[in-house]
Amino acid sequence: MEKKNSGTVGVKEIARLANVSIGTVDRVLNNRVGVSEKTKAKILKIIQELDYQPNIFARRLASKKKLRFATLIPQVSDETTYWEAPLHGIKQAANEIKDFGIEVVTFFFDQNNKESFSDSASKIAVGEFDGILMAPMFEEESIAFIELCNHKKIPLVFINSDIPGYNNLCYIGPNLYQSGYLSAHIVHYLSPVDKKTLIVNISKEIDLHHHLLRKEEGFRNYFEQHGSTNKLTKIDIRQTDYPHIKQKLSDQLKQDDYNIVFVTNSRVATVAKYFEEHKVEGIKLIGYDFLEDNIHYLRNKTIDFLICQKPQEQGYRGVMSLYYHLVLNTHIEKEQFMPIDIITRENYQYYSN
Amino acid sequence: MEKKNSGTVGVKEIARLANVSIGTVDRVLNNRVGVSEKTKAKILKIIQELDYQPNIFARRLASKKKLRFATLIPQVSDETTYWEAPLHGIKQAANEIKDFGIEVVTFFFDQNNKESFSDSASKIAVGEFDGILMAPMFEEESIAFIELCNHKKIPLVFINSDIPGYNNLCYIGPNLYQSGYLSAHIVHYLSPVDKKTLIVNISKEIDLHHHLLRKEEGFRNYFEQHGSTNKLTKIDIRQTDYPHIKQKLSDQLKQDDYNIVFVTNSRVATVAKYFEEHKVEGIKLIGYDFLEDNIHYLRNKTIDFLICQKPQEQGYRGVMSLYYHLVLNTHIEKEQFMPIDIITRENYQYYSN
DNA sequence: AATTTTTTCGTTAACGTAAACGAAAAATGA
DNA sequence: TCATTTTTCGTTTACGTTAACGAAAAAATT
Repeated sequence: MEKKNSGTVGVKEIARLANVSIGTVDRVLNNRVGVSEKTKAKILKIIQELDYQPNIFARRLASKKKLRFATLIPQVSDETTYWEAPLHGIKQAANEIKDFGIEVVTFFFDQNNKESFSDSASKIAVGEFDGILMAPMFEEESIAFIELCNHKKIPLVFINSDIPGYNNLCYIGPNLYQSGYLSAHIVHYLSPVDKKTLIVNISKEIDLHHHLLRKEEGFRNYFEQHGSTNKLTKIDIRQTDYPHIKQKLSDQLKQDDYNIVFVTNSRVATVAKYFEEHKVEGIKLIGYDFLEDNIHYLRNKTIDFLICQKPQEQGYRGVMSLYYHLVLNTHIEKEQFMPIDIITRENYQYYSN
Repeated sequence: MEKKNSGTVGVKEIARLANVSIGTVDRVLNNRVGVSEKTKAKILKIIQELDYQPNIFARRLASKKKLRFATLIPQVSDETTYWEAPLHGIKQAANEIKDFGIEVVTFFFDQNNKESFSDSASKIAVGEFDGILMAPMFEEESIAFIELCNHKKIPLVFINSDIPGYNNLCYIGPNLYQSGYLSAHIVHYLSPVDKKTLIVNISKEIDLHHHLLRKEEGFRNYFEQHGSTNKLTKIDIRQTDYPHIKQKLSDQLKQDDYNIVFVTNSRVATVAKYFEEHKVEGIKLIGYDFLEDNIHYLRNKTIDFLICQKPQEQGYRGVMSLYYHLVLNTHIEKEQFMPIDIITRENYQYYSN
């Protein structure tokens, strides 16, 4: 007794109700030109009333439209394998949407070389892409590129770090301040009163330094806000090779009896290596990122906690956001903060990046 | 100069190469009857060589095949809102795959009533479903139903708790032992030596008690394995109403000066309520699950840590597993353990269930 | 050998949308 | 007014697969 049950309202039905042809309906659906305001309004009204949802399969089958996305992230290096994860996420997303006629082309740059960033950026610029995902590590160079894209009206998503005010689609990544703040709370749990904490910053000058500073700020603010009696010391290490780090650590650890060491990035494994070699014990060690080296030291109890922010998902969601925006034109959340995951040797096996 | 570039090999091309009609090709693709071994082999060979991938859009557009999944989980009750999350995940998955011609029908039961479970199960049994997701809380009743399904060759997935040896597709849920073990480690961090910990078990007799016991086992084993000097006490509370719990807690807390209270399930909010009302301070409180009440007490610092195991994702992945198995016939991992997430008041805002 | 049954296969019309093409209608210009 | 341009719209084919229908070929039965 029902009407055509399986809620199959299509262009045909709409056309019938509006007394027009499916061609006209198609025109307003894809808002192309060539239909009078009057009939357009009429059709739109019917579409509204019917809550018409186009059949994505028929649409994809009939359409020969192709989109091309570009991604620009650091290449994986000996220095850090961090960027493997976002790349993996990007590829996963690319694979999922390739059937929808979307091609994803990956570009890379060297984290220690601003020029390599600009080079890749200009390659993308001439590549006629419909959407771009990037890790805007170098502020100046990024902004130049961003403005170019804005001018060409190409949607842009940032992952891993933000340049506030400049992203035009969304930012997907950590809330750095908050993750430092969380680390401080853990530290506080570990040593409620009168303990000595060392903050270790390992990064070359060229790295986006504010990245680490934001974490440190969150970390320090926790202690201030909680009137902690802990004593904070900070050390900056500007070379990333082991001998250098070893020397610096050695000097520093002589100066005081620290209870806790907080490393502001993924280089915590290097500190762990030092601890192991020099049989440093009784110092709790906290750092960042789910990397093979780090997990190794987490397992053998040198590292106590790792903070991790789903790097793979950042890549995945970044690409998918472009897709949602350009194909499905869904609303995209401007700031998508990743969860702040706490990894210990009891739960790392189950962690999904 | 290329051949038809966009790698569009379809049935038509295959048919041409094999000197048959597309109808015949379609028959071997969907391995239907009515094609001789010889031509079948010939076509299969060509399909292999071309690495033919059917166009899922055209397939879906032309096919009128429908599948029906049933889900059977506890209803959300005043007692606990835990099951909202898995249900939400189920609905999310249902929404994603409904365009592929799959209908998901949800059934519920009362956690305190075994009969309600059996009732719903028999409704499902007569409902001609192609796949079933369930939370097998009552062992005996579940097994009866499972055997029925096995006989009918209906794929079955379990979420939240397992009945080892009985699932026929997969189990998706927590590793209970490990999550108890992790909790113990946190406790250990909080109070390295000579502290007193109270384990609180709140659940009616009828609940799947082994659920909680597994956690407790993990918890205790940690302490044993690490030769902890902590003292463990346990209390079982068999009624879930506040007055009763209040009384029990009150009695217990008089007996000793506990440093830490570990609640083995989501009822930790009730304990927190007691703490707040009676101005209990200085006792660290750890419990389970990302529920509104719990978050409330996490925020106001009554609860210190919540362990959470992505209940929503359990529902989501459960349904998707059925889909992957039946539609795409992908390989499905037999045991899919959820991450063990540590939630504090610094990261709960970013937690995604 | 003629007939019937069974097996094997080809043809064709959907599925819902996109988009090219050209016809009709309206607007503009002289 | 008539010719020309512009706007609006209808018709039709195509996308790759499914599946119903029935024809042809092969096998089995008389």
